[in-house]
Amino acid sequence: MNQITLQADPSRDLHKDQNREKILQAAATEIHRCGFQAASIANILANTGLTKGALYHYFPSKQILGLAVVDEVIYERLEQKMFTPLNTADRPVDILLEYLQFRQDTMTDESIKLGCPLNNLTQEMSPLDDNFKAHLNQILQTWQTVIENALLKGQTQQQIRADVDCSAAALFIVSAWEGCWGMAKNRQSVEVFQTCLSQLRNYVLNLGSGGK
Amino acid sequence: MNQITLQADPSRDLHKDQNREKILQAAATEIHRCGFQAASIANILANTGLTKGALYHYFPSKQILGLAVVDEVIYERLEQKMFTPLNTADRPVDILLEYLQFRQDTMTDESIKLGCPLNNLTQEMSPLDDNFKAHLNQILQTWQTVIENALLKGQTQQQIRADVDCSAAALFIVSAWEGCWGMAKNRQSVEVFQTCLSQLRNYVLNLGSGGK
DNA sequence: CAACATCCATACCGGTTGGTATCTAACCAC
DNA sequence: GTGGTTAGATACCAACCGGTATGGATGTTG
Repeated sequence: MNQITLQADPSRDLHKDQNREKILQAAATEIHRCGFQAASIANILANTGLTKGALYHYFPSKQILGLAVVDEVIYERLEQKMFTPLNTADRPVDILLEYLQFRQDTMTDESIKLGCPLNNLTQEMSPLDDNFKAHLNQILQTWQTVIENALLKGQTQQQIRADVDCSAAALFIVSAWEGCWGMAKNRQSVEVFQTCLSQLRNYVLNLGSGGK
Repeated sequence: MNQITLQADPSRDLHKDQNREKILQAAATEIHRCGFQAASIANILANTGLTKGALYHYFPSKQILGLAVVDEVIYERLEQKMFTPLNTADRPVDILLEYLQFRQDTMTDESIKLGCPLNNLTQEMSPLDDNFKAHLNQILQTWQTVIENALLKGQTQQQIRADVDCSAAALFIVSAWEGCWGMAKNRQSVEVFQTCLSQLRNYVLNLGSGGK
């Protein structure tokens, strides 16, 4: 591209793709609310004030729009809120426990009702579409690895018992986390989420003390 | 009804609703494969050889068909395979652990790919439809209660520590169980399911020994 | 046999879906 | 200025959706 132009007016590109971003965010919201298959392109556009011309200019199909939501919205959020903090922490096990506590304390009815965006899409799309499966899988595997590394570091810091299988434990933590979301979403109860998550915290704490 | 007729030819009623049952099973399969919203009535009928006339004769709407699947297919299966065995066992905690082991050992690729029928429907429909939510909720709560009672009985048998919150633990077991399904469904890997479920068994075992 | 309910096939409907073809305005480099 | 690219509005489409109305078999009952 023309580097001079970019440097001369860096805000242009931001402005240029402003509508793309609007569509992306509206799609993320609609997909979160209805699932991917039931998400209506007409609804997405109604929330942006744009029309199909704009959408199909940026995204050649609904599927590609959905994948963009996965990569650019869902992954980005997790990266900022979980992966980076855990990867850069001095005592990542503490951060993990704090994060569980934080989510337990700040969960809202609205979030519970809609459920975890990643989990929703995963459950719906993984068996149906290999592209979705691949993109969602990458996020879940990254997540698992981040937690596994946190536990491994915890082992060197005597926070986690040496006999713990950190890979399996990380897998279970991610699974159970999503399970807690799911249960709370069904019951539509913040309290259920809190109870459930505190049991998960017990599991993590047990990785560090007497238990089997 | 006419009791004499029923006694005279008890097979008649079975035959009579044979097509209803066919539709119900085909619907369960289609819903398991595609989810409820994406389940196509045309597809369901194609797998039965029947037509819309038959379906709408037995089920006044797609929603009611879906609820019938929940009540008559999904619930029945759980009742037979889990609730009754746990409720009638002498040492229910043993049965619970055996059941986890059994599912871990006998899980198939096909089942993993499609995921847990109950969990799938729950995630999809609970936020969208209060009727589905109510019916699915009842199953989940029954399940939780069955496990809670098993744990309580385990406490009297010194299999579970006295300080364990059996209600919270039961909630977590159901949640984590569904979470394991979900994770394995995404990865489409029986091995992931096994790893994950063995961690859940560790959690249950920890309710009985030294932990926290 | 006649009257009636049950069972189910057929044809059809309005609404919604994702997607496309066309066109216009704005902007860009030359 | 002028030709070409980009952004996006509008109108339209075939396919599919769940659902309904009708009518014809097939018993079931008086």
